[in-house]
Formats: sequence, structure tokens, C-alpha cells
Amino acid sequence: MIKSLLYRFFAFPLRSQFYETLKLTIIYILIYMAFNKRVKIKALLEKDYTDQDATIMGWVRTKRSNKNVSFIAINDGSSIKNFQVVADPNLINEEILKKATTGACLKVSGKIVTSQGAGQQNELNASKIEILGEADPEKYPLQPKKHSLEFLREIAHLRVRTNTFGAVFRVRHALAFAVHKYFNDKGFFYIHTPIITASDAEGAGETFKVTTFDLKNPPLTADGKIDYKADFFERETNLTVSGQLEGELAAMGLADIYTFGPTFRAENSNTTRHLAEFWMIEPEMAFYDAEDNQDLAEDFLKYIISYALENCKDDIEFLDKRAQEEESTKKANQRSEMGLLERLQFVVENEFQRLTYTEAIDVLKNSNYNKKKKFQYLIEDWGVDLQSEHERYLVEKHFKKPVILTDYPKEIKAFYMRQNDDGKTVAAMDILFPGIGEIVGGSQREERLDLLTKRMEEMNIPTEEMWWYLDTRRFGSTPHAGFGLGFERLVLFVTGMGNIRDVIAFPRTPGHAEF
RNA sequence: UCCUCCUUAGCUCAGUUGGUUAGAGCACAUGACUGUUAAUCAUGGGGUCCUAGGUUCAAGCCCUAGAGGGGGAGCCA
Repeated sequence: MIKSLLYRFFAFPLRSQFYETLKLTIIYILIYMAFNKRVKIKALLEKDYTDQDATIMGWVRTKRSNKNVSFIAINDGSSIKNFQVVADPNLINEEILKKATTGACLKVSGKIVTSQGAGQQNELNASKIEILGEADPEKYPLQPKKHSLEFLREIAHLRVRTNTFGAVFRVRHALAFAVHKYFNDKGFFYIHTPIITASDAEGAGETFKVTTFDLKNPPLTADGKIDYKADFFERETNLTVSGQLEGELAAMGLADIYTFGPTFRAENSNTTRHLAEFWMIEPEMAFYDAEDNQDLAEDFLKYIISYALENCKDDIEFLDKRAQEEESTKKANQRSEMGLLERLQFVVENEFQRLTYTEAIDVLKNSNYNKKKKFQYLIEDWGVDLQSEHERYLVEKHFKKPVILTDYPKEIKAFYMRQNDDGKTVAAMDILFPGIGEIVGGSQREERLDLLTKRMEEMNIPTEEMWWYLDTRRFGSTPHAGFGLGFERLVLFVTGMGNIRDVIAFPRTPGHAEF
């Protein structure tokens, strides 16, 4: 229909002078639009545009000039790779070239030609350069050189313009997308659990309070306490520390669900693997037992890592090289045995090591580290919580691969975990990864109302406030399981970065909420 | 929160047992160069040595306190 209209419009000369003029104008506009249509650099690198006109827009990374020619490396974020613009000072105004400094944003139109230089296949011969936004080179803090991650953290609003952070955030996106794809393909439903909750009984640490009160002058009850009944929600509320409990409710009807949302912990943790605001993925599955849960977690991790390896090849190769350079500055005994790419490949191709807490204690007890007292905390008795030095020994020294630890003593785990028949342990699982420690924590849930209620009472969890949670055990209860995966820890592992603050665009940690 | 290390030019870092005018590379400016690859070469500008106090004839360097940052521990994802 449209095709035939266009055909008639352009193919048959019309008598009217007006239509002739209109036709020419439209043809001109179409050519202009085609010529000016922005092409992403990723597309220029993937398809053959040789001898075609193109327009690119992006930020200047470096400019190299001599009397006869300027080379401008442009990056538009679509790829880690820059595209080289060649500017002839006879064609491009000197003032424009002068303003095309590192950090400036440019629109460049011209012809894509085969490069005469060695560093790239094609380049753009500029016929027109437009400065979209200048960047005063005296003040612009990013230079075409290596900056420290600590310095870049202070300019988090600009660091997305660097190779490293561009790569990190493209990989982060791929991983996030893969999470949804994996669960969707498996028939899971994405549930949005609340960010504001009234329950602080989830047993996951300090919370951020949510209130509309004037903090200097909150309404008080007769006995002088803060009167939360007068607050917006008519009760004490805080930011969520986990979507798990609500996730369980949803799984008791939709069977297989997952959550992927922001999570908050107000703990004063100053480490390379904790954030006050982070993103957590929490699948919850009805009819799954502990082993089904482990199988799913392992398969899921392998899938999303493979997805990133396949879809972010350039970025991960860059990060691999970066990590190698970083490693070479470390002392020999602190270097990891595998490079980033190798490590990712290894995780995808090998089975995770599964063992119980009890077996792990045996391994640690008999280890040379324990005998030679190399551990700061020596392993003596069954029942102690494992320190991170022990976890690291198991993963990095003993098994040298991801480890799934199961069946922990009930005393050191949460109230909702299913009690094993031995009366001592619960059906918990932690997945430990080299370098980052615990990446997944999960369990089969206690589905038996009597046992759950008893355990809650033992651990001083208010059963009355949690009536809605216990209702799932009262009505149509069934074995079910789930786990939580810290998204940033995963990104940390896949990108090979060392600090969790460098894998989220605008990190929130104690004392830091800028940007 | 605890332990530990660090803070010198816009950035990355030297700076000797305390000694007189604090250096380098990159960045920036100017110039040179017929195609560069974080281009190269030459010249130049650029400093509250984190802050406050103290010791000393003399402090970037030593002492005390504070601030900021890194790493480790705990908590955990």
C-alpha cells in the first residue's frame, strides 16, 4: 500500500509545478536524513560500511595531529572500541578542530573508507564536524592515560566515559538481561516485592528507617515513645533487606518466581564486597528440595556467565588484560593462578564441588593450614561458623573451584531453613566463589508449621506479626526452596574487578551518597 | 566498628641519616613534523608537601590529634 503510493509519487511526473517542487524537496530531505542518520560505532565495526556515507556521534578519547591531518578517536559507548575520524584541516575549520579535545562530544559526518593506518580496518573521512559539547582541556579531569580506580570513584559522574567502566557496565547489563532471559525461558515469573516493609524480622541485619516524621519533633505516645501509629503507614517501616519472605508467598501460587530488585543494609561494612544499596536476585520455587535448589543455582550461574562470555567478548577481553596488568603489580604469592577469561571458562565448564558443612570441617581440621596454625581461627569443634579465611582455603587452595556448602548447624542459620532429620543441621546452602567468597545463600524452607513455629519461638521471632508468612504453612503448604544472589558480587566475579564500588554506577556505602 | 597502610603539581608517583631554590612522566600551552595509534620531538607555565598543634638553629621527612582514602577482619549477598 505505502510502497505503491511511493512508487506513484516518485515514478510519474506530475504536471503541477507545485508537486514537482515538493517532490524535489522530499527527495532532498530523504537524502539529507539518510546522510545524517546516526550510526552506532558497534554497527560500523560489525557490518561493512566501506564507501558509504555515515554520521557518528560520540566523545573524543584522543586527538593526534600534524600539519596535514588530525586523527580523532571517538567512542560512543556502544563498544569498547573507538572509531577513528580523519580530519583534513583544509576541509574542517581550524576552530572546530581546536575544540575537539579529549572529552568533547562531536557529531561527525563523512565517508567510511578503508584505513591507511594499521590500527583499524575502516575509518571516517570527515566532511563535517559539529561540536555538540565542549570540554575545557584545562578542567576536564579524564586524560588519555590510566587513572586509579580510587580517583575515578571520586568522579563517578564521569567515569562511565572510561574504557574500564564502559566495559563493566556493558557486562553488567548483559548479566542483568541474562538473568531475566534464563528465568523467563524456564517459566519463572518476575515478582516485584515491596521496597518498603514493616517486617524487620527477616533476620538480615540493620535496616534503614522509612518515615515522614519531622525527626526533630516526632509525635509521641502517652509514655513518651515515638508514635508510629501517627506515621504514614501507621506502623514502623524500613527499606527491605530481602524480598525472600514475600517471594515465598508468591511461589505458593505461581510455583516458580524470582525477584530482582534493590536491597538495603544499614550495616557499617567497609569492605570490597559490601554495599548499603545493592541488587539481589531471589528465586523461590515450590516443589523444590535442597538438591533441586543447588542444581538450579549452579545451572543458573553457568548460564549467565556463559551469556556474558558470548555477548561481551571484547569487553571481557579488555578486562582480562586489565586484570593481568593489575596482577603483575602484585607480589608473586598473592597472584591468582588463573586469568579472568580462564577463570570464567573454568567455572562454566566444571562441576561445582558440593559438600556438607560437616565434611568441610573435616577437610579444614586435617588441613596443613590448621595443623601448622596458619589460620587465625583454628578449627577445633563442629558447630563453629566458618571465617572467610576458611572459605577461601576451601575454594582457592583445596578444591580450586566453586564450592557449594550444605547442611549447616541450625544455630548459625536463619529460622526459616528446613530442619534436617539429624536434629542438628538445616538444609542450607552457600555457594562460594574464588576471590569474592559467598555469592549465593539459600536453603530449602521449613514447610512444616509446627517445626517452623517452634523454631521461631526459640529464636524470638514474633509469630503474631508474621501471621501471613505462617499462613502459607497453614494452607496448602509444600516443600519449597530458594536462594539469594548478590548481583554486584556476580558482576565483580565476571569483570574481575576488585572492589564492589566499581561495578555499580553510583555506589552507596557508609558516608557516601553523592551523585 | 576494629586492625593496618597511605595522603607531595590536574593525574600517577620519586624525594637519602631532618639541611638551604621540592623533582619526573603524563596532562595543558606554544612550536616542529606528509597517516597517527595513550603519536613523537623541543620549549614553557603549573606546588596550602591533607589540616591543626608540637619538637628542632632548621620539618615534605620526627611526635600528637583530626580529616580523607586503600587493604584486611566482623556482619552478609
